[in-house]
Amino acid sequence: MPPSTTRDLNELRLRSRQQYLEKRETEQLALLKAQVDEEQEELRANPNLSEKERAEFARNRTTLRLAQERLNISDHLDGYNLPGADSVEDKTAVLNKRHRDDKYVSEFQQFEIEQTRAAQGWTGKSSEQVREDDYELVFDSQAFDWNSDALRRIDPEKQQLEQRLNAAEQKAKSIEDVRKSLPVYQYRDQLLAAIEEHPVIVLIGETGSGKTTQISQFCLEAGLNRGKKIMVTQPRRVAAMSVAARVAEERGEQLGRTVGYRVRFDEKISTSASNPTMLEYVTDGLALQLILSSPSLDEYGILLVDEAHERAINSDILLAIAKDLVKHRPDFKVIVSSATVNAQAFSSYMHDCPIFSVPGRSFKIESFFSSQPEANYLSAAASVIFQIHISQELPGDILVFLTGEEEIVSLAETITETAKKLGGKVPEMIVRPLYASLPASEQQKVFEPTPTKARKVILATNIAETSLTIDGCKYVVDSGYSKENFYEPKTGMESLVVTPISRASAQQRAGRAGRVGPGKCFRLYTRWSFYNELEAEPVPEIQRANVTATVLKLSSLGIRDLLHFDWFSPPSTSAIIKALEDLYSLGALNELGVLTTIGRKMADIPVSPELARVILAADEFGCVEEVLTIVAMLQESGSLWLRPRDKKMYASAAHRRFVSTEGGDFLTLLNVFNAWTESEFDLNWCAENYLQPKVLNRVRDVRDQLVKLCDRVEVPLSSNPSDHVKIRKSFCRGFFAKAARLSRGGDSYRTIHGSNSVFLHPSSVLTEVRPKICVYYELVLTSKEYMRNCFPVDDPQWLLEAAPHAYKKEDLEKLGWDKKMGKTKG
DNA sequence: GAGCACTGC
Repeated sequence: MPPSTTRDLNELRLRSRQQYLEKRETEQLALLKAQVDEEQEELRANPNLSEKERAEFARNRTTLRLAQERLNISDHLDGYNLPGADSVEDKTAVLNKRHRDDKYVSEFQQFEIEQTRAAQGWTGKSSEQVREDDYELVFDSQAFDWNSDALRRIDPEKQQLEQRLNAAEQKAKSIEDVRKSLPVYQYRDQLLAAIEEHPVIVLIGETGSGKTTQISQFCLEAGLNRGKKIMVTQPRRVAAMSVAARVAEERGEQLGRTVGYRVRFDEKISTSASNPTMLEYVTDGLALQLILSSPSLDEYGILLVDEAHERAINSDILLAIAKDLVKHRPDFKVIVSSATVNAQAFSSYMHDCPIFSVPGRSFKIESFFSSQPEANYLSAAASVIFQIHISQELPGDILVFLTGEEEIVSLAETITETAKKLGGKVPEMIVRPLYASLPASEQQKVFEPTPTKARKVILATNIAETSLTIDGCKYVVDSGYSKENFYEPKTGMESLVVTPISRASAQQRAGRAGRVGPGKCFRLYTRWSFYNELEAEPVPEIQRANVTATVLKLSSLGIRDLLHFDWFSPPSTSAIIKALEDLYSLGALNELGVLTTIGRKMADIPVSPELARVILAADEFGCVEEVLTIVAMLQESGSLWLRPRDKKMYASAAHRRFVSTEGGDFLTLLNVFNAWTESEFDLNWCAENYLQPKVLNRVRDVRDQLVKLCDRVEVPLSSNPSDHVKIRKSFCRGFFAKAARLSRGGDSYRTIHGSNSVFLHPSSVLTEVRPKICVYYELVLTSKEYMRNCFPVDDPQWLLEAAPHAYKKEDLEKLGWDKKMGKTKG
């Protein structure tokens, strides 16, 4: 739990109350009004009220006021404080004025002056201190007119020549021009000299600087790689593939010759001796796996870690390894590429290497803040959306950042209704939700072009922050929150908490308004909160996530003292110790903390250490095929089940066909996969059964890969589809520590280790059966502590057999196990 | 009674 628990809880309490209001407005409003009246009475009558109570009462009053105003939303009574606007009438006037204002239009040209200034600034920042100016500058000074003639550097002679060239050559030429027009091009020679001189450099450049596509090409063209390959890592598959394609095109080559990519399940590279791929775009996860088998990366001369500012575990670990590698390989070059202004931390970590700054080329984005804190950002968002819709010219879509599916669906309903009420008085509004668990076909609708007389409003989670880019958004509305995953090593519980975003994320979100032209960002929080309450950067993933797999990977590289490992941002000591303990009890490390044969094999299998251990154990039980399917399904099961709101009953009925109460969710997943296989991977079958074909296809890919890997870790395939007990016993070998027993009341469970109170997830097939003991795949804290994906343990002896070192006989006897009770099932 | 986002030879 983050330290600010009490504040968060208050926050959550307040907000959950407000969401409730959204749903049953009238009824709840009456109740709240009664409560507030009562509290006001109490406030008058009782002088001894505590500060806390007074604050609580005040909050309720505010809630009531906002809720009442919310009802009048079509009158646009509350909402944004725009500069120079005190009343509603003023606001509308200001909003209308803004896009007619001469000054506003001229800002378009104003960039050029500023750009000239920015282009001369080839500076390394030396201060970590946050100054307001830094943030204002991110957009203001580097804003750029994409179509500016100044940038194109049109040479009349060259232009004439171009006209005589044929179509293909013209294309090649224009690509060359575009390359030369990129801000990074002006620094080509200086950059190359610096890379030549220093083993490591940090490169900062905002969106549109061309760093991702150009730097690696510069190195290749200049021969800095000295005959070795260049590896560029990307955090996402699509990025690795599309950037590689783009670079190949710029070079007028086919993808997979000199330039190629490697991602899981797919690669386009040439290994021919005469013309091998020299420039490889690779996902950072795959890069790590490559290092496991070739720790000194001998084939590579240059490693470019892109998007390092995102601070994903994989890129953090890559930096740690690269940092060490340059000490042993004088011919090895590392370039750390980041979008943040705050590059000093990267430089200090990477042997105080020099920092390069390349100006970006995004459009001007104006940011507005709330004048006072919004008690309910959903109603504030609705209000702002309509203010924009009514006052701002078309075209210009709106992108709204919210925290999750539930919020998105409820706001979509609210604004669709309000738009209907407004009818013909305003232009048509097309509302599109966007979140990861939304079926692909629905997600695709976000990209449909907006009709000329309409406005698209996209309600998105932070999927739209980095993963998906939607062009045509001129306005961003930022709630200031997102859901973040925190892992608590002591209990092994993950929690998905609504957390305030960081300033860096806020800038990233705002930037989404300036992809095709100047834009505006409306922040549903105050300027003061932005500078004083938001953290500068998000907490690095490695400090939020389960690090067991990472510790295993590092151990497999021969790194022994992980507590004193040179982490970029160290995980907590307790997190590292817990990971080491878990790896020891899984048999991956011995008493001295040294990798065992089993551990070596586990590191080679790209699944969590527990699942890897299960695969190895399945060999002894003779059910490898079944276990591989379940392992692949468990990893992907999150978005497997489709439950459209209007067809919930049908979906549930369809899903019930696969249920195995004896084998729990694990065997249910096996049934789904086998049935899909029998249907010959039929799309219609997926639709009929309300399952995501995208997920099942991925499961098949993962499973196929695991089958191949089994050969390498010397696990022969075996199958025993009818013996569910053996399958479950295999899983006990990896998940013995994740067991819970039914409480006396029969309502909740208690974990056997730690005795924490936990509940079966409502989606579990075991909710009706409630076995005495069950093993769970994961523990998540959402509205309750839920065990997600469970299977029953018929006899506690299974746990003792699976981990004699982790359980004592007495412990299990203490469970009060009664053989007779154990046999009563379902 | 209910799920942010990525990734893996």
